[in-house]
Amino acid sequence: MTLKELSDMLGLSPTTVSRALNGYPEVNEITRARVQAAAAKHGYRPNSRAKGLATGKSMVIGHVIPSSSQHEMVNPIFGDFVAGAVKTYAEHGYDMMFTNADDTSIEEAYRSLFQRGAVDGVVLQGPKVNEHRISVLSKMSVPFIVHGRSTGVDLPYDWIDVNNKSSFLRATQFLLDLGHRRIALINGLEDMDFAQRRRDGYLAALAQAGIAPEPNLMRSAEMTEVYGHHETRTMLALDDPPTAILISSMISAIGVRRAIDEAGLQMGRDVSVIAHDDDLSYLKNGQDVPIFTATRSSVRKAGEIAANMLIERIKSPDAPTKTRLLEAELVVGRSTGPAPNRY
Amino acid sequence: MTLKELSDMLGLSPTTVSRALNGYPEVNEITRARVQAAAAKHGYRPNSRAKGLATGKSMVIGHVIPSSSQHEMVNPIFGDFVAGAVKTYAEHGYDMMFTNADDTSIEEAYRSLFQRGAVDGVVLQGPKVNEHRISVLSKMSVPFIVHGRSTGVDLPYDWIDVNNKSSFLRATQFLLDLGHRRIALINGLEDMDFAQRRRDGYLAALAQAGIAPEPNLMRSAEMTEVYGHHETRTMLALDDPPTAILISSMISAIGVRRAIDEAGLQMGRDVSVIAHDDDLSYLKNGQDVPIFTATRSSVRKAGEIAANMLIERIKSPDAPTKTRLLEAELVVGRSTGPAPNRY
DNA sequence: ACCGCAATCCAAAGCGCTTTGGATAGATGT
DNA sequence: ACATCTATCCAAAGCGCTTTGGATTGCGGT
Repeated sequence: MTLKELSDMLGLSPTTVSRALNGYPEVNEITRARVQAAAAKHGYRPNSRAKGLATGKSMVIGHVIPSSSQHEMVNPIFGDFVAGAVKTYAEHGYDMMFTNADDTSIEEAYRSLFQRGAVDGVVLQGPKVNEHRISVLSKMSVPFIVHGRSTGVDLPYDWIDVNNKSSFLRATQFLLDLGHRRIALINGLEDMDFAQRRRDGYLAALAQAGIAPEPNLMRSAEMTEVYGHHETRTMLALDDPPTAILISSMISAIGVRRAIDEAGLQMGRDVSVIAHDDDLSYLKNGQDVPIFTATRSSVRKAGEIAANMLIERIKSPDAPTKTRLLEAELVVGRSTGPAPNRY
Repeated sequence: MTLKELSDMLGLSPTTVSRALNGYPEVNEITRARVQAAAAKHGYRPNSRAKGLATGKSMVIGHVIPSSSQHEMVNPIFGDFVAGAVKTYAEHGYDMMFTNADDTSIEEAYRSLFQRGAVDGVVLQGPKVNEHRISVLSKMSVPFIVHGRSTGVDLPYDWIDVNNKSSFLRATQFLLDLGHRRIALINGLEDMDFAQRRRDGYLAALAQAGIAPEPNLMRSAEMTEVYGHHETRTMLALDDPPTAILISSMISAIGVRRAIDEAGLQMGRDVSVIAHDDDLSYLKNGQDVPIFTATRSSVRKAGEIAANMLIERIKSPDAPTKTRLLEAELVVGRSTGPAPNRY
């Protein structure tokens, strides 16, 4: 069923039918009602490609997934972020498109999306330090939003981020207040911006307390369960093991917990643990009492906000850039306690 | 940069340029080379909407995400399945589109995708028993593939599934061989087809061993960590607690393990555990020795295969339906052992 | 010298929609 | 009664591409 067929059926011109359905004023209300009824009855839906061609808008927002199998992107938070975003897109009539690109051609992929006219805007996820993609998109002067930020990129751009530094600063202070002095940090990949900021917060807290950071207690890699387990096991075997551990991900925290158990220690008593909790739907941090003391910030909500900000940007491409900094909440659970008295 | 601009620049007609770029034979190879060089130089990319309008194909494959916040879809396996699929799509020139729909309008969403001409095919994820969406898509006679199957749907349709029944049959037999008699099943939502099949396998093994199933030991719900923990705690508190537990998800298995620990028991000695492992990239089941004995089947690979099958279907809409049944592998880890001798 | 054919290229139509620039008719004002 | 609005509708162009149906040229065959 096309516009033409529908208009023939109604004895009207395509112009009038189009206007009737799109809410333009220059059509009699009686006619409009008749058109709407006929459209509904025959399940008419404008062809989105044709509409896009005519209007110059695609009503699609793009996300680029790097194809590297172990990349941060295909990670536990992916689903929740997308769920938050796609819901918001739908409310504004946008669809969401994913494209694949291998690591060497990610910029190509963004460029392609826009040049082909496939999307009206994109979301840039998982920014690294000095993220090159930002300047690429900026130069293309296309609507985009960054989930996260990028240290070292001076251009103005829209972003939404969690205050990673302050949340890890606060978490570290919390551990220091409990008397911990040997605090480990199991962080995400070093070149990820969020990881750097979390480390900054951690280091700032240590510095305030006059504690010299120990390279031995700072690890960074892809945040899997196995990684959390491995690093913890290694560190607990040190001559002078940490009494507390900060972890950048709940998934890794599960591995940390496993390693603590295997060492015959008790989490919260022998070793304190604080994790960053993205508040994933399938991985709630306990029911009543949180399993882990955690810095919590919903990534699903971040997805919603990012989507809204991007849609705003698409509507007004020349508005001043906007940013949004979410504060993570420190929830105290059973995984932290006073530093054990070993001395 | 449009086709017209490019052709003007080259002193050729749009026809010839189009043919040169799309590999048609009626163009001089020298001309073709010249066109390709110019296209590359100016970064020309055909507008996908215009191309789609002209060809009648969108080169997009759709996925519909129900907006119910706690739905199986936004779950840990989502990211990996998508990663597998999107890679395959890209290799064949397809993009992937997500649309949101609330639970009452999922069928509407599928219908809309096709009527708007937004997609060439869709993937149906998370089928329930008697899945209505299958007959809807079937009647629309559009290309689609089901990830999973649906008991009670007689129509022929393309699907790819894990042999859930045989894998849980085998896992249960494995536990029976170890001497376990009180085996619990912590399953996914009851109306999900995979959950039903897994239960069938479990029940079949019990029946073969002459053991009557106990409703008390069979649980089903959304497969979160907290759920695994809660059900395990409840069951371990029974007068006659299970000595082994089968779990439909690694995420829930983590909660199971937590509950076992909290009860002061040791997994693999006091309570044996077998989980279904989707082989998620960020949640590998241990490094050398698997943490959990598990029925393993890569959901990422399933995504790849599903994508390939769907693309085949799009190419030949009238070919006989194809199905693919993957066998899960039983990997033996540390979470299982002989039944404790309590008698 | 003439015909047929292959190779190469192009003009124009068409995909389904929006939108510009009228056309028409009835209502209003003087 | 005439000019001027206003309300309502439409024809046609245009979005950027593909594809049909030629047109043109040069060549071999007879």
